[in-house]
Amino acid sequence: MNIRDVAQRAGVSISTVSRVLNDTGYPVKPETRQRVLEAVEELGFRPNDLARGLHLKRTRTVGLVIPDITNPYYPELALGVEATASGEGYSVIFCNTNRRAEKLEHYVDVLLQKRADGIIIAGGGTDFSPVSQVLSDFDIEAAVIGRHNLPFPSVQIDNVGAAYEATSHLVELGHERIAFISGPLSLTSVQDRLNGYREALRRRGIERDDRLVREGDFQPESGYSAARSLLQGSVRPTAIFAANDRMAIGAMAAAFDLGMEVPEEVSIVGFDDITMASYVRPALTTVSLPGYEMGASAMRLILKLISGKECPRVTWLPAELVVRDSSGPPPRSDGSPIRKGGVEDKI
Amino acid sequence: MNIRDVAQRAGVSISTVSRVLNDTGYPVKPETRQRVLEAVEELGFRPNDLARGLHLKRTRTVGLVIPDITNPYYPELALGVEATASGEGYSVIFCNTNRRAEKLEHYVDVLLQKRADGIIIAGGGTDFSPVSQVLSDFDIEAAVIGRHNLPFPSVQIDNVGAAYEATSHLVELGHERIAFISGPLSLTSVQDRLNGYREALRRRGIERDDRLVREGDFQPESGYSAARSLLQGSVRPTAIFAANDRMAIGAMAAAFDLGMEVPEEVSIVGFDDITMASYVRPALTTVSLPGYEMGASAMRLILKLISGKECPRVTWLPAELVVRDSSGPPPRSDGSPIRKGGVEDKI
DNA sequence: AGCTTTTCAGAAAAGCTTTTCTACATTCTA
DNA sequence: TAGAATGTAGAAAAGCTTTTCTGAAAAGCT
Repeated sequence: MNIRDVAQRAGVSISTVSRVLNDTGYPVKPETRQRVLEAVEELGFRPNDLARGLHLKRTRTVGLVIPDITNPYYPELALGVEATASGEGYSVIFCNTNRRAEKLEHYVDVLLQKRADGIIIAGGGTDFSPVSQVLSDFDIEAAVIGRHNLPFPSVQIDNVGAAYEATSHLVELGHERIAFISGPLSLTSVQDRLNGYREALRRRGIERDDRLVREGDFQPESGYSAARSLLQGSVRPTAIFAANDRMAIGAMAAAFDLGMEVPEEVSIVGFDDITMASYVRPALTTVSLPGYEMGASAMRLILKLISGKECPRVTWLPAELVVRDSSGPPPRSDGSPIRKGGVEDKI
Repeated sequence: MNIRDVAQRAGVSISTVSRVLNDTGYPVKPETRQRVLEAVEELGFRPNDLARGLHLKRTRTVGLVIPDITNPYYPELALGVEATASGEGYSVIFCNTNRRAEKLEHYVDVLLQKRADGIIIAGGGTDFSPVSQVLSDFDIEAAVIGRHNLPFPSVQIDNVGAAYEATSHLVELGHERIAFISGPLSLTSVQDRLNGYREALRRRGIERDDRLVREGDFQPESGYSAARSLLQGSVRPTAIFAANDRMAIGAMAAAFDLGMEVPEEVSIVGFDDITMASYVRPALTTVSLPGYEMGASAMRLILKLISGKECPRVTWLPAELVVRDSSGPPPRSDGSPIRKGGVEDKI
């Protein structure tokens, strides 16, 4: 079942069928066109994209490389990529790396072999240098999300600023012992968040205490155990800022399990603003990231690059602190919590 | 940069390069092989999968069709598909439908044109008949997840049984007014869960009250508003069973916002066992689905079909009720809650 | 040494599409 | 009416790989 069968059935040549299907070349005579269309319909012909791509040297396919689709921030992003890709007739190949360098390299090879037109790399953490060399050598456009210092256009949020703001929010509430649960420190985005946190403390004249910094892995369990150990430790923090919402929610669970009230006894702030952040109780104060939009922007970047247009080296997208109920003033120095009054009191 | 360049550089013929690369045909003499491999290395040659697929008539590509990647149950499933696919050298094209029939049809066309070897359709809800006709007409293997009554092998869990079990759990705790927040009723899986719920009530001699059944859309917001209206309604339930965890967590938030204790005043049970179900407080009692395994099984099914092996029409996977802290006995008839004692009391 | 068998390599076709170039009708112009 | 211009169609090449078939060289046998 190929274009030849269609041509035969319509009593025209292969070229004519192709011209009808692609609306290319000179305009085909209406009745001929009609015959072709009918033949296509009757035979249920689907042009072979392999042969097409082979000839045209583009496949309308992009790869989306993601560290961990299980982290609810990434599906959002993937959706942004998929929606704008499919809106432009592109398909996306889903590549999950589990933050393993070899899986990244594997997928780069795969995408190169499949002659993908573009590749979007989200997150990161793994060493990029070998990969970026390869990508530059081949005819494939690349964009990265959430990473800078790379030879590709990127979509970014201001991690330093956002972490600074979140930390400042806590300082302004009166907190002085503010813990930070980071993600994997190998990630530049995590380093940036850590720097923002430290900078906020420094500017407010709060002495840095590295016993209050723990390295997590973005999984809720790591937030849980870090918070548990912080809250039972010798320098008990009155607030915890976690580098993502899943760890923050883990931290909330730890506080709960230790019988501590949030935010009366510990404030907790997250990062990402995943859907669940709004539905957890108390609702999580967090930094809201435009996940969908980041994916969509990256895909738009790729589309531009493919069509040979200029495109900005860095696209900055806004992150915004959204204050909900998990952050409040610290307990008084005697340790007694300041209770909130108002609408959310028990009936 | 193609196989011809490699052949030239290695001083051999194209055929020999192909044989070396694919380990096919007769064994190539070691030194010739060495020369070819060196040439490949030096030139950074990547065989063109389009040309390959064109000839071989298989692409080592499968499509994964998902209703809503934003629902945390699906990333799990996608991961299962991706991991087993990539383990066998397959790539997966990510297709998000938003439960729209036309997007499903669009993606089927795309996959057909790309000559994907297989297609995995998860969830569903949209009418399948046009699509299943097309799929049978073409040379593509198909498997479905979470749907039966379809002319393709499927991976299933026993939705009726699982909902029955969850409801029974609540009945056994002493609940009689048990509400059900469903997903979209067009989904067979949702109908099954509803039937399981009803069957459990029937068997226990509890009269069915359809005022306690609300149709949600699997989003937390719908769980929140359904629960809110139920808990403020005239026939206030003592327990709520939601058709997925996101709605259950929404329901928990509603209870909290109404100043009601979970589980002392309302028990809440979910479905899916997403990661957050364990970290929400109180931890959510829910039906645990093997999301990853369902994805992996479906992919294995496809692999079997591709290699021409027989494969079971239906693969049943176990769902299991996991009882956590969001379900307990109903409040006494005077309305006063039964409080739990023990480890979770405040320090 | 002369023959058969084995080992290894290359030529060429096939797989399906797009596109350029050639060619035939038809219509218009002088 | 002869010729040019225009409109429409087909033939064929190119894009890259796999695989079959043919063939040459090396090895084995009597």
